[in-house]
Amino acid sequence: MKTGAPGIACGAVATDPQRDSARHVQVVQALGARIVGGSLVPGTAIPIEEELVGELGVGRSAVREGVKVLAGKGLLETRRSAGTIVRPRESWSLLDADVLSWRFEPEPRPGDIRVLADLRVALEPGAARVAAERADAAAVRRIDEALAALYATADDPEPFIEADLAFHQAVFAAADNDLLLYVYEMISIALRSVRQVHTRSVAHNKETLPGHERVAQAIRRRHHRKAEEAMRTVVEVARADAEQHVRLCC
Amino acid sequence: MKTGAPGIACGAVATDPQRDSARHVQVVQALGARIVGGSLVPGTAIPIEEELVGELGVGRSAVREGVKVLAGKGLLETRRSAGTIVRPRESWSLLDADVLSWRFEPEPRPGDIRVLADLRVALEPGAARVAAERADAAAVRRIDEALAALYATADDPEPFIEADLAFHQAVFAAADNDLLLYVYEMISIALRSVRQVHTRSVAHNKETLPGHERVAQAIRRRHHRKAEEAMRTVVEVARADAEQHVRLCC
DNA sequence: CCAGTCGCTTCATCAGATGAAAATTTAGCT
DNA sequence: AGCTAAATTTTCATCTGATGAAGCGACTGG
Repeated sequence: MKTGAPGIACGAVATDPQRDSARHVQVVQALGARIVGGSLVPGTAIPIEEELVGELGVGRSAVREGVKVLAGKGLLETRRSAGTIVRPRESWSLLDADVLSWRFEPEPRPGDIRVLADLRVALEPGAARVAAERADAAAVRRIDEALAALYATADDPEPFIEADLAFHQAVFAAADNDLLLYVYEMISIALRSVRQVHTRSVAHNKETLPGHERVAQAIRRRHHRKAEEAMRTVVEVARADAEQHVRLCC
Repeated sequence: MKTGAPGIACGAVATDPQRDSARHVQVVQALGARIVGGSLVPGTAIPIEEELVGELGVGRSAVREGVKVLAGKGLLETRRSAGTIVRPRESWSLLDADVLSWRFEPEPRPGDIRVLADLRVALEPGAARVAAERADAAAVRRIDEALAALYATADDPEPFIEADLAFHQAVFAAADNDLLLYVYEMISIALRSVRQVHTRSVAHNKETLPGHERVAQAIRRRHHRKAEEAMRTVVEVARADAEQHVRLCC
């Protein structure tokens, strides 16, 4: 063999030597990021296999496997002898963890922040309502624990963000609905990458505590109407904050 | 060569000679259905590559590509020299179109019908609310057209189902939020496979018309409060119907 | 009984060969 | 000259073989 393929480091993060350094994962990341980032536009063809082999420094098998993974996520479509084309945005698996990461990292567009904030407003009050209907004792306890963590971390911006995500996740978990919980897990992936929007002053964090308290209390008392209303207040405050943030810094 | 691999027909559906007959797609379908269906349980290893080659009648490349696609959907994890294991359910991309199909087809479990109904109750009122906030004139027009189609098909069970799905999709589309719309597209995949739950009497279909009418009217008038409430009524009726259906026939 | 080493299993990756289908070009005919 | 049909080229599809790497277990020596 002449192509020193194993020597090409690609400057990737290389966190886990097993999962992330796999050749086909390199291909998935490279092409996926380009497609979702917009430099490969829907309807156009990506470079042919042979070119990708040279460009990415991997073998044809790795290219094929990577392309197949992206096709499985709706991003690509291969046609024999006609090349591999980028599928229209409507075909993408928008709530796939990878697709979402490529969209919101490293820097989401202002429009995407609005999409995210609206999604929370649309989803979270209803989720809180179902949580109040379905929560069992253990689920209520986990919400209360998450609430306590929220109070405990109100002075530390970074841990507070994680505690906030954990609280909302506990609410979704209480709804006893894996699809609903999955949606929130995807939301939290996106939220983590717009954390700067959430990293407000410590005083601001403390202002959000009563709202969360009301959500937890309503679920504890199985008051679905109140749970929904309290959660709506929380996420609408978050949406207003996000809008203001976008207006100020963009 | 001796193994007449190209001759193995596998008796698949063969709808599209390009997309569905691809060897690696066979692998994805076969393994994906087994995993989501529960015959391959999380934590256990799937057969080794060589066995899958024999069992599925495809080459090793096809097996590898298929396994990579399923790994991309969070269903599998390959470890060098340790085989390929089924990942825990929490890792699955539950809102992937394929995963959802394997779960709800051919016959969803009663519990999954409840999950679906709850998801709609949690999601659709909020979506209708955001739709009322964000809908532009064109979106309102599309909702009205979908409503008209609903009235026009009230006497035909089959077209009525499609018109119903189209109406709800138009509401989600009006919210101008691609993530929200994506969730509904996945819901509609699942709903189509539980259509028997929805195929009620013609009289019952007609009873749902006023509710839909109220939703459309509230959005038209940008009355988000009313839109939410009207939609909640619609989906809670649907949930009650589904619950009753499950209780009667299961 | 424990520890270290060796070998086996199994996935990872590349390379080559053959095939098939679609797009493009070319040649021939009217 | 224009159109049609055949030939060619491009490009992905698939199988096979070879080599490598990493984990797991068995076996042996102290």
